[in-house]
Amino acid sequence: MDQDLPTFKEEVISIVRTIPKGRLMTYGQIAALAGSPRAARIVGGIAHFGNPSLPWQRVVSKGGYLAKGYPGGVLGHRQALEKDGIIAKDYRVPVDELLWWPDKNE
DNA sequence: CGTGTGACGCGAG
DNA sequence: CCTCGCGCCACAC
Repeated sequence: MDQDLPTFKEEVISIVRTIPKGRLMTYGQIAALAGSPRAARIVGGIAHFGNPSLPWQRVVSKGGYLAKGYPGGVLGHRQALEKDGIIAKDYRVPVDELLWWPDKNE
């Protein structure tokens, strides 16, 4: 095989797909799991042009703040989260309670 | 090989 | 609480 080395982008997509419903992950968190804890911005770039079938709505900024580039803005993001059962307080979500990590228990 | 770029992160005032 | 600004790094051209 030419390369079994998945690109950072591929890793991110794979991770986002692993986020269960009702849980949240931050960009920096995903970036770290993908191999670069400082490439949080890269994760955002992928989100905008990544596979729209992925639950990007479960991906939020550090602290649980909604994504500003989401279709419809943070308002659209907030409604998308409610569809997953996540209630966004103002423009923020209880990330302290819904923050999820792979490998760890759900 | 060089440059630009952004759905971010965080320190400082 | 808020605003401002720089760093940061994978990826496209």
